[in-house]
Amino acid sequence: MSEVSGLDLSERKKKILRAVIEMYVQNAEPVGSKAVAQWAGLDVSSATIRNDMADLEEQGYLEQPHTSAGRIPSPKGYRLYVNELMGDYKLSIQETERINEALKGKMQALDQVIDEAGRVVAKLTQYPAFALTAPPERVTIRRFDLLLVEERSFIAVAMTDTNTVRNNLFHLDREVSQSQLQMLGTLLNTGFTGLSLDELEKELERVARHADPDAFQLIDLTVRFGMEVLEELAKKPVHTAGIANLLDHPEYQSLERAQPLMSFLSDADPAALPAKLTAEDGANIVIGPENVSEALKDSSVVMASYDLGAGMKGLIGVVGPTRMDYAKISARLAYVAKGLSQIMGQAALPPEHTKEGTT
Amino acid sequence: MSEVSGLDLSERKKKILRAVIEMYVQNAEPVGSKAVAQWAGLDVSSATIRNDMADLEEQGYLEQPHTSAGRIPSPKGYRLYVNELMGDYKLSIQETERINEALKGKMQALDQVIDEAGRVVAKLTQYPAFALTAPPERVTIRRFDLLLVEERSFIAVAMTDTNTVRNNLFHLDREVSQSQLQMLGTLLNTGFTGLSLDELEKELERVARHADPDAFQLIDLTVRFGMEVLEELAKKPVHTAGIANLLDHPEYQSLERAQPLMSFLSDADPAALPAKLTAEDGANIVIGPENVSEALKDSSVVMASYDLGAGMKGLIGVVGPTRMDYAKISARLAYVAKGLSQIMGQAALPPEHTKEGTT
DNA sequence: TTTTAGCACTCCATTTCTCTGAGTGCTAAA
DNA sequence: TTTAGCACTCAGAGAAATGGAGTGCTAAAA
Repeated sequence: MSEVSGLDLSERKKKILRAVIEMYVQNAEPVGSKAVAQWAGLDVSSATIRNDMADLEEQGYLEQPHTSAGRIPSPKGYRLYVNELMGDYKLSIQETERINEALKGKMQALDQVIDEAGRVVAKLTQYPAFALTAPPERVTIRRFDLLLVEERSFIAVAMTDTNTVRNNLFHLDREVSQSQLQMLGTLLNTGFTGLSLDELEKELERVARHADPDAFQLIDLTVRFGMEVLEELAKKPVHTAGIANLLDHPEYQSLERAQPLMSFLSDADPAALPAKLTAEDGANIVIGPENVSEALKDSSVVMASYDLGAGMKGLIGVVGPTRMDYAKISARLAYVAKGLSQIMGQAALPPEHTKEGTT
Repeated sequence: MSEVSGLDLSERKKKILRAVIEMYVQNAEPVGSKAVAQWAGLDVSSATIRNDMADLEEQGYLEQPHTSAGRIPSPKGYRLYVNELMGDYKLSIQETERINEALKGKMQALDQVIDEAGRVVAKLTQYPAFALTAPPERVTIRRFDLLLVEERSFIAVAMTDTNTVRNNLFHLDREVSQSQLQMLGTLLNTGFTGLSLDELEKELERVARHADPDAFQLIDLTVRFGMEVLEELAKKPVHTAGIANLLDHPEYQSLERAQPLMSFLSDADPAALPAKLTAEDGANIVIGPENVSEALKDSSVVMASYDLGAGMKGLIGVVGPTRMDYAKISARLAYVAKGLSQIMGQAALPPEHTKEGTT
């Protein structure tokens, strides 16, 4: 259904379709021929419009809720609109400023950035938002550090080749010395860096056989921590924000409609939602039945991807009724995505003393 | 309204009140005298019950939605029930196992634990859950570490006296050496540890005046990072989960009721919600109008606090209609809280090689 | 004095009915 | 090909009718 070309439509019909969509987006009420006739740029009578609208319905671009009502756009209609008819929405200065303001000073830990991005978008669009990251195929630990805290405890720091840094405090049942830790650090950095999860496991087994048990305990703890870090990066939880926003829109006034979608968004985990995660840059629109997931069949998803640097990609998007102001929403999303790319990319590639948020 | 004593009530009236509450909790429908009469342990006719119920209403324990309907409990009635009438709810083995299962292996970064705890509780109770931490009054940085990554970048690690460890990767526009970092580390650990936020700011200013500019740049970066960590710990964001659960309950079928509460929970920030954060252990129940916040005036909050060790406390709770199975919910909450205390306390106090999750 | 049966009464919830008006499709003229 | 005119359709709002659960009161029974 994505290959909708409006070649079989006269200019006037396209104008009518666009008018219907834009009016319907505004008012959420079926649009009648008379209303369209008064739309700017159309100097024909309502009767003419009626004929054209009947044609548009026959061709599947419009639908009629019931016999004596106006028309509403079908998913196919929206698709044509999005592909060909929709004008570029220009963000106002206020809007860009508001977005910049919201993003500023928010680059803390990566997770929090993702989360925060979702929140910003939810507030900005008044729709529920989601955000997730797409990790690169193969992440490895680039480097380990061990810091002595007290005789019986130390901090392990692991840094991945995506520049994520994690740490963990360990308590031991016996004492260790600074020099011991230093030695182990060297060992870890020569033997356990640049390896994938399974490789780490294997290497750990190999070392277990011919290593001093005391030393191995520390190695084991640290390497397993490193493995956890890799695991955590590998899975990509979906963050959601502003679920309650859904209720602000008339299509979700009835609970039967709102509830399944809300539950779906709450149980966000399944990355099963936006099939095309590695979508190209710019905004991407999935309309109603185009969605794979059953729960989204009569809602739309607008999303934009951004670059986290170091081979990681991220995706933010919103979910709403098929009746959405696609132009405005996608413009805003794209702007936020661009902002995030800049912020995060800047931090990942070593420029001037910038901070990179990875706690 | 919290000082409700049932001294002025006969045993039978208490039984009736209890019956009304428990039936109402089950069915969400006003309870009539006939239904109460059939309740176990009451061998009187419905007429007698009617008289007693009229008395109970006069005394404010029951309410009548309209003249010819049954009775529902008033907040005062619930209060008496919770204080005196409610039996202990025994968790079944399945329930405890389910909770243990859910908590197991979930102790990662502190934030994530909080978040996860909320999710677990939301799933467990079918109500929206919230979770937050109460930091101790004064947290300071106990120690700094600086790790050289490449010539132009280094990692700063800060550890607080609550055993939280954070780190940050910095990129510089010039080179630094291992020995330089080492020197700075010593300087930081002597001059900038054990200080509160303002003290750090002041000390920073003081040092700025008579320090080498190049060195000061590094000090500034690191100390400001430390300050961010303290700030982050000081504010206590409220995590929420399962907001959509609200819609499963009949009292929130009408959007006018559901929406304000959902928005309130979404904008979770105001710790303004549960006034008594430092609540004693065990579960704590706030019924309807007892709530300070306007949005909660006709909902109830059940919460339990847990111990994070190292002077930090946490709070988890659920929000639901005043018609809640307080016995069951509070038992479950208390159990989860106890579990969390164990897990977290264990990690914070230095026992045998346990891991403490703070990334 | 307390409990019970009986009965008239109240009032909400639900269903049924009617009415209205926006919007359509069709036909015939321009 | 476009337009005016007209009969027709149908959802939605309101009014009226119906049913029934539950009450309060009174008078008898325990």
